[in-house]
Amino acid sequence: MIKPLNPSKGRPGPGLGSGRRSITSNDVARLAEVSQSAVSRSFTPGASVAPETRLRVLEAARKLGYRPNAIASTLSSQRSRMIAVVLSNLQNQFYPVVIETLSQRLQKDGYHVLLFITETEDADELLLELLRYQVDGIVMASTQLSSGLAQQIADARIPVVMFNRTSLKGSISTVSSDNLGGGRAVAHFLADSGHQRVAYIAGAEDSSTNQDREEGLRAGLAERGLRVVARAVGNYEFERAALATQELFGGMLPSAERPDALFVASDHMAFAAIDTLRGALGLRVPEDVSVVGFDNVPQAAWGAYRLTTVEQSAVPMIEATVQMLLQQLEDDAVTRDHVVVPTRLVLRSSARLPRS
Amino acid sequence: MIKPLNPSKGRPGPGLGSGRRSITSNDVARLAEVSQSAVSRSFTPGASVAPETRLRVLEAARKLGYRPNAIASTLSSQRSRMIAVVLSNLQNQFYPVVIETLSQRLQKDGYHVLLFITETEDADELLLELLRYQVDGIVMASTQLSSGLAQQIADARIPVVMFNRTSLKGSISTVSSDNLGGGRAVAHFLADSGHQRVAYIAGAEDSSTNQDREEGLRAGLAERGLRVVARAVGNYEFERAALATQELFGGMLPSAERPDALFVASDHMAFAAIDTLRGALGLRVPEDVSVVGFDNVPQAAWGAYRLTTVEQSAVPMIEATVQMLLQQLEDDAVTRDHVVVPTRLVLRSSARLPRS
DNA sequence: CTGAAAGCGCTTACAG
DNA sequence: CTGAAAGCGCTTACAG
Repeated sequence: MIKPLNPSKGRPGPGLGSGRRSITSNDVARLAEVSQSAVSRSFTPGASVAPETRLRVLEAARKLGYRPNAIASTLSSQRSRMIAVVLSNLQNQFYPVVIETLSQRLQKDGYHVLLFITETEDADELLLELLRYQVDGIVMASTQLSSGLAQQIADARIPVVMFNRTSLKGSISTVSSDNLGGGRAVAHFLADSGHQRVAYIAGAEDSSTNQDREEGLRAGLAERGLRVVARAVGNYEFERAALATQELFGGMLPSAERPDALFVASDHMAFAAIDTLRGALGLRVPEDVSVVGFDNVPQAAWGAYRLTTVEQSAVPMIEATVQMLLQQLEDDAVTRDHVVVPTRLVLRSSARLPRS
Repeated sequence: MIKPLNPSKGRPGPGLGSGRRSITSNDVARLAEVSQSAVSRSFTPGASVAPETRLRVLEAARKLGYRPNAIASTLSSQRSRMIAVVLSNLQNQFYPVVIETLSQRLQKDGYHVLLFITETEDADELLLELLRYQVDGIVMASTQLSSGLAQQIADARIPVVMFNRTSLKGSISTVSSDNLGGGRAVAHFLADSGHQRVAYIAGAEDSSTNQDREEGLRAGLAERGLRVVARAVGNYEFERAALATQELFGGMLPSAERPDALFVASDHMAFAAIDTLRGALGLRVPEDVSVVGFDNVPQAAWGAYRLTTVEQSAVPMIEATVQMLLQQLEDDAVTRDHVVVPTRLVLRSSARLPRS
């Protein structure tokens, strides 16, 4: 079936407008009796216009309800003032906080967020789609990027920051928290508060966050003469973490063999672990098992969990991300930098404390 | 300090390119030995091109790594394939689910989400900014819109859907769940399971969701010869809800005067209420007080809460939203419709059950 | 400081 | 089915 091209949308006669046609800088120019260039300049901070000209233009614009068309502006200036944010895993409460903070922060500088959610590992196709929109920069949060595409984007001189991932370190800028230090702090804390048998529930095996947190844990335990006695994979998912907990604590172990502490690679999974320990397994937290998480999401403070966890501070991480992005945009250059934001242990009541 | 206009960015010589310059349809046309129009048509589904021409073009495009510039396309076609989504209140877990589902659903139809987060009540300024980006449609979730601006947007023929809000009913399309029916179902359930003294924690007083949920509750209770015995405002915020709970249950009431059931206008606030009841107030849930929420967010199923709540189904709500939007985009017409998605009570263990 | 004009990279009637 | 050309609404050297 061939649809005829919509005949009602023929060019509107000059000045009249057909309803859909919107107000352009030409309309404003006509009313203000200046050139179209003058109108454009009046809306460009720092452009060379006489103050009174600008006033006249702004007044005319106000009368007509004119706002510069950002698409046309992007096409001619090659700057969209849009930043693409790619992420997955919104179930983890850390990310809503990130989106919220990041988008408000960017709005403050006049940038807008074009958001892409992907559940698939491979964000390449999505990224290519993004690039069609002339985004000025890209933030990859909890998402992987193939090194081939990373190179392609760098060649196109588009700044990219990997947020909370460091996999392509070296070729792309990264911002992460001190996952290694955080894991180690947990190890020291658990050892110092008398725990002997520490188990670990891993996030996604191939994620740098998981690798660093686990490495930190192992290193820290080794420094105290301990090691990880059991391990299962939760893949950063709630359900998988519940299963992992069953795996580690099921099978009716005599309490002497049962882990007395559990470090979980994210708070989100730690909630599942606590629910499972208390529910199906009938264990007390922290009397029978201490549980420590990572992230310090808002729910970690909730009364039902009171989770001891490693704080990963969204605000400084985002500030670093935005700084790196804006810097590169300003210099019109793509640089590489790696920022590691410190973490700190937040003590609540899901883990036993040292006797001190 | 006057920055000289960047001299390194002069027009690149034809064919050569300065590194930043990207591949255009002209480059592809040259390689494929066709006109630029033919290239454009080859990328337009349903356009009139000979199959072999299209093949030749696509092959050339592949060789060059060409992708049509979406900004240029928007400017000439007046369609951006971007939908603006405006929301606040990401702390409430209902919204991450909504963003995730909505953006994946729209991506499936080739649309992209331009996301705006606002914590301020007045989204007007933000909306005007959005309109500069030529978005094809707007979804307002948990956000208000002045009726003046609503009219202005309608005049510009941009489809808008209010998601989970019905305030401007009549002038704008809305999608909401059956808040009234949900509130009433809660009332009947509480009455039928022997509760006598029902208290209510309200969300934002001026929100239609809160008004409808409360009205449903009151109507349903009245039908059973009961009424709301106490009420406090939580404003859909966690902390305020904790305070509201203190307000309702603090002051050491004799148990005969204390409410024996609490309906909370959102799950997010219900978690705060349960924490407060169990913690600071030392009451048991549901033995001393039954608690019922609204939304059925993922956490409502968590072991620590096992919250009885009204399910508000994100998927059908989003499907309805997208249908309405796409319909209007296709017809190039702005219409008004009001969809109400049914709710259902999900029984868990935060509220006592009828003895049946 | 100002205006005329070219250009950004597409889409789309129009005339073969 | 195809190409030449106008147009979308801006920005920005260029020449006063």
